[in-house]
Amino acid sequence: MPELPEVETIVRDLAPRLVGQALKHPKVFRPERLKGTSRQRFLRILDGNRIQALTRRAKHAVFLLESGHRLVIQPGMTGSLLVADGQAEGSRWKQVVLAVGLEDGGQLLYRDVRRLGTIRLLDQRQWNSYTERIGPEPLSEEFGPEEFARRIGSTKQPVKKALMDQKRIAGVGNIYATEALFLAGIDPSRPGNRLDRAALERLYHAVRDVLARAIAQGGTTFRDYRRGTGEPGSFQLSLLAYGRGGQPCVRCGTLLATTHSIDGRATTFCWRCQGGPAALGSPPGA
DNA sequence: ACGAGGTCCTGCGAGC
DNA sequence: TGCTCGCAGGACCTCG
Repeated sequence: MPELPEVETIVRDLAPRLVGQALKHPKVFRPERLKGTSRQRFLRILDGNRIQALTRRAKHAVFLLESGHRLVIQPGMTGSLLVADGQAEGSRWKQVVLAVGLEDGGQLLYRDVRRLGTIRLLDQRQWNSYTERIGPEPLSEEFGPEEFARRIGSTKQPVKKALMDQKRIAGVGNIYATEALFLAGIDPSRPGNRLDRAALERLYHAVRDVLARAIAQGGTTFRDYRRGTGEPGSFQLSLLAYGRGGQPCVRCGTLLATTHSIDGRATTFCWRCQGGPAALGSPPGA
């Protein structure tokens, strides 16, 4: 599921190929995925426009166009962006949401198996208000531990839910929230405002560390995610908690547990190293 | 204002 | 073998 590192990888892979190219003959196959714009307006603005830059904001891929508009693609759970040369694999065509021809003869495809992703086309003013509503980029240089503590340490929400709240911090989803909490040795169910300064500091570093390492590995591929090159990422090999329920903790050997009690999402943790979740009572056999 | 839970959506694997 | 069902979950929504 594309979170910050996966979208960053896709954008880095595709930017060299796409920047500077004009767009031709856009086709929308799933118009219900277009948000805030009609299909007609979308196609009219895209056709003949040119890609000036391709960047990432939170979990969105952002195409800055020559007209000043931004094509904003949020891949959701299973969205993927790729450039196809010649014939795209035929069996996958029913999953294509958007196809845009390129000057060099290739084709930019946005595919989305579960169709939970969204596409927006925003002018400058719309973009400003859109991006203002999202929290700061956790890997930016200006983002320090004080701001992290202010945003995560001030809520009664479970710290894992706060980490995944895009209004607080951009780009962190279930995989990296789970990993960061394991790395920092923090109970995911603990309210943010019950973490002391040392814990918030550890978590700040854990979040940045896990995101940076995941980018270096091209993201995490479980099933659908592919990088812009079409290859899988490899950070799944480095995961210590996510997806490892029932397996031994790499630190202490205790079997990792999985709960769905926090925001209804799978959370894997170590009873011993993370000491929780307190709300769930005791570990089995204790 | 907050938490809980529903909704969207499809593919896959467990279980019968 | 072939079916049903539960689950995966990001973002957004409603309800209490």
